[in-house]
Amino acid sequence: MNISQIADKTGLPPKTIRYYEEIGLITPDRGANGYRVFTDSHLHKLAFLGRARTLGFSIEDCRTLLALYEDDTRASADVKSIARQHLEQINEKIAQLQSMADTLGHLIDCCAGDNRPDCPILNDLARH
Amino acid sequence: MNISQIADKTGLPPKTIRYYEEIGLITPDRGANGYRVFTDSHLHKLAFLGRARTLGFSIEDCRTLLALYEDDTRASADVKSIARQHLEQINEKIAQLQSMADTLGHLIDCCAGDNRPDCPILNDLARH
DNA sequence: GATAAGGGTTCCAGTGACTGGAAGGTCAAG
DNA sequence: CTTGACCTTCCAGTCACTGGAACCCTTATC
Repeated sequence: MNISQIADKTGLPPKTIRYYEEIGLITPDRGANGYRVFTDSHLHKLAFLGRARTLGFSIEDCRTLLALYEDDTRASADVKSIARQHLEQINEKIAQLQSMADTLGHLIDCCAGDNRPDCPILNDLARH
Repeated sequence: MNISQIADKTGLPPKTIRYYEEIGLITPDRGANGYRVFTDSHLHKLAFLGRARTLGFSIEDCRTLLALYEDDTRASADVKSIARQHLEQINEKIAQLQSMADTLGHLIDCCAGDNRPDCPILNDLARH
């Protein structure tokens, strides 16, 4: 497969696939013309990466997960541990964003949103 | 005030304050020795910026908000509109993260987390 | 055989919002 | 006079791509 074909199958942009090669996540073969040649194994790995990235895992987490994926003797505890840490980070991020949203929502409710200059949102930003 | 004093008062690191000057958010004076000199006006602006960044506004939003803050003839509707858009983005982000967290939480629950290689998390990543 | 469209390649620069570090000037205390 | 804590600028790195330029390869058509 050429890069655009595997890009279609995985949903990843060609640029991203080249980037993943550059950082050593995959190592496609090369044809006589210098084009990258992808096998089903590359397809699986890229799909794996795409899914892991969709779930918000960092590239370094993906690298580790991919190594575990390829290791038949892995312990599922290792995978679970990474996933748990990641979930914790996501939940922290959600809590932060929710706190922002609450504050912002309150300020928006308080703001008339008309032609006059008086604005509780700016007042809040200035007061703290 | 010198930079470390205003850094203490605003809670912003000196590096960040220099960066804000570089991108034109503030323009501190300069002493004869070349040191930055900050006034109360700069203090207010930096505090304003710090608060706005805490609420997750982008630098460009902050630039606009700061301009509105300084404009006595502003319409509060302009501020409210920016805040609303920002809130919408935050809520979208929360929804995305929550979806990730749900999926991940489910996978974690399904994973034994022991010494065996069988792992529903990796299975899921590979299947999609 | 020329040409044009549509692949592919590499390399460099930019994103956002800082942050770290090096190299060097300035200031106050002892 | 020296020490240590400031301050300055400038350059590079972060993360995960993304855009664009310049150039090569393949296939189809005239």
